[in-house]
Amino acid sequence: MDIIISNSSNQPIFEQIKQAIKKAIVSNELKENEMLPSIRGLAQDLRISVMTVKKAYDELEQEGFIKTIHGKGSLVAAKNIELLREEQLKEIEGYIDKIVLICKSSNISKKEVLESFEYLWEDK
Amino acid sequence: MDIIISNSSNQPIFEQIKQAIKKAIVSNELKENEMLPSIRGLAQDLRISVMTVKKAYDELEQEGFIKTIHGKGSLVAAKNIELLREEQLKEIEGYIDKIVLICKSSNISKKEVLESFEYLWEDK
DNA sequence: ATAACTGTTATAATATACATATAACAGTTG
DNA sequence: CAACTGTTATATGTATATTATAACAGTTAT
Repeated sequence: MDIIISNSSNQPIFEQIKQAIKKAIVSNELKENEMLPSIRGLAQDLRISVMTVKKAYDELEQEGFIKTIHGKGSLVAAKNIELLREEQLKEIEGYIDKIVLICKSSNISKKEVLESFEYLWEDK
Repeated sequence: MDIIISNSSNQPIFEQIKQAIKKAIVSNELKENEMLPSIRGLAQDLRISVMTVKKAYDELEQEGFIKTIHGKGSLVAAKNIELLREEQLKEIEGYIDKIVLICKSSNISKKEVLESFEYLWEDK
């Protein structure tokens, strides 16, 4: 798994790590029960503090993405696929909501948004 | 104009003020050349420091939304409609980008997003 | 000119979040 | 026991956000 972090990002480092791992899990690049890099190992690779990685892992565990076992390491949690999907749909709806608000308040047409969506969809 | 701020928000107070005023300007609730609440007045109303309001106003001026005149107060800038529109389209594209990323990483179909969009569009 | 509004600037103090380094402690495995 | 794991505590540094205070400066109406 490749994790790339940036000091100059507006996102804190622990947050960048969280997102990279979440993404890897959701995209199935990291599979159920697969071991994650050890806290100490990842810290060394990224040349950051152990505590920063631990914070990321702790929050990922709290959110149900991974499990950590003292002395052994961390692994991808048996995930509730439905729950993950729901979470993501909710996130998407949140963004759509914001888009619609902007459009309505300043007469941006549905057509414009849809075109932009088509374009960005094909782009990735 | 109603501005509501929250201490417990993840957003800093000055940012909340900026967004509230931007929104009011974009939606034409605050019209061109209309006076904004005075820095001191708003600070008193919201029971926050003058400096916090000033920071919000300073950045709004930097971004071209308002003009401030020493001794007189602040007013909504004669807005460059094109520029505002561009900014909003950019913001929308940012959201679409995030949506597409989520979809691609976990096989959520274009159709699902479009349906959600249609629904939320009609809803508002 | 003065009073009562405006914004400006500078300073100091406090709080919080993020990140670091270090060290000691504890579980697992070969 | 050695060499990996994670855990906890402590201290430190830095940046950002926010506050309070005070002195300064422009505008306007009386």
